[in-house]
Amino acid sequence: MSSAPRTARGRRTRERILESALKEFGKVGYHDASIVRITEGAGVAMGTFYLYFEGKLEVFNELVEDLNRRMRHRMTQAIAEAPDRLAAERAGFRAFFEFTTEYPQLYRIIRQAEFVSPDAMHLHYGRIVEGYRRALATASHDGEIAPIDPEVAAWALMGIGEIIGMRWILWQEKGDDGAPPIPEDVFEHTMDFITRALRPDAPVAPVETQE
Amino acid sequence: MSSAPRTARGRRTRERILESALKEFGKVGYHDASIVRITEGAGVAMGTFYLYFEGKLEVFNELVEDLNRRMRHRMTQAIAEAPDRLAAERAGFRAFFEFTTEYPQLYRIIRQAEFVSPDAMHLHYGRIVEGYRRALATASHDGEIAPIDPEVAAWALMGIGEIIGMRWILWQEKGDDGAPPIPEDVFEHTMDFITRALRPDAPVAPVETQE
DNA sequence: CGGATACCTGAATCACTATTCATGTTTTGT
DNA sequence: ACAAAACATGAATAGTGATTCAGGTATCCG
Repeated sequence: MSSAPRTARGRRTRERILESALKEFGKVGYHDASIVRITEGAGVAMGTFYLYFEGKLEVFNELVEDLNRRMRHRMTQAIAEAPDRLAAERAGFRAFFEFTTEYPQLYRIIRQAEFVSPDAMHLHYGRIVEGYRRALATASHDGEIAPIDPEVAAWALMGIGEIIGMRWILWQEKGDDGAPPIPEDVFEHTMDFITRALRPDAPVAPVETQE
Repeated sequence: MSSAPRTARGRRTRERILESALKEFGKVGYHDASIVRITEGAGVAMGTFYLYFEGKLEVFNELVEDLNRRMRHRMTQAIAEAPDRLAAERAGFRAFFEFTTEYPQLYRIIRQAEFVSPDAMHLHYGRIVEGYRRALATASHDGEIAPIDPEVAAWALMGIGEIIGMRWILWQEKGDDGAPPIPEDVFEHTMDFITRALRPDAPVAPVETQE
């Protein structure tokens, strides 16, 4: 029976296990991840794992939820100051790519979730889309972006971010210097694509443009 | 030691195993797929599997390559008659969604490939992008679409198709009637998004409205 | 028929690892 | 100091499932 830690020591231990599990899952995937290796990485014995977690799946789910929360927080922060929706998209994508560079594990873990934990997967995408759709709907209504369907657009934009991140961040890890961020020109091309999709239609005003 | 079948009987048996493996992988994923169940589904004994395949991974790779080829073939066929790039995109996406409806396994299998067989994954995306990029580059050069970066655009479009397919085809399977295709309005919204991203810039006519 | 070739069988082997639990160790409160 | 409470240990258990192999069966040919 697993239970929550009752003291600071316990909390630290639980935290170390979680950290180690993140690394392990990110490195070898859910199925090949072994509890022994996770606990070794955390510097504890196997049994300790079961003091704080029901099993492998529970850690997995907790990691998804945790990373998802952190990611959305990052993006919300990054967007906060943006003057308009297109600026928000730029800031948001930048933050997303940065987060992916920092935690490539989230991406890897989510891809696995298809079979490991469909619930975790739905939760992940669902939470992101929820806010995204609302923001796009508002911007669309206000004329800041084109009159597109916000739900479809939210998914499309998410798909773009995911695959560009996969190609230029995850497939890159050349083990060279510290973190390999996305190439600047790729970022600009991506934003160009997105801007074209979102920007309002050019006003068909024969003479005057409206504000 | 596995080897190729030498007679028609052998070829049929190998084919049945492959078919059964596709179903099994698509249903429970690579790791939980069991050779016994695959062979049972094919109506042969376990040993027969190893007559034609080195092991689990080899079937997996062969399935990826096979489905990838079929998918590209379908799309190529669908696009053939298109008068311009935007029409080609429409036909291509329709074909892609149809294929995904018919073989949801491809999607599921590719998502797993991250850890199971990175090579298979790279091959899959690489082959698709290769042709796509070339087509976009030509269209862009000819002014049929906007002057975008064809490589980034190819990946972005692929990402859109993948995630929209996931959301509205794979997450739908309500087990209702035959095949649940993508809702027509979602398809139109998707094409709208793509069209906005790709269409050439409107000429900056100072006085006249453009057609 | 005889025997060569291709195909097929499935119990036995082998390697792996998640989870349990009986037993220590450390910390905390008084 | 001393007993709870909390935390930690890791050998043993138990279940899994991929792969092998010693022996069949089907088919064809001269």
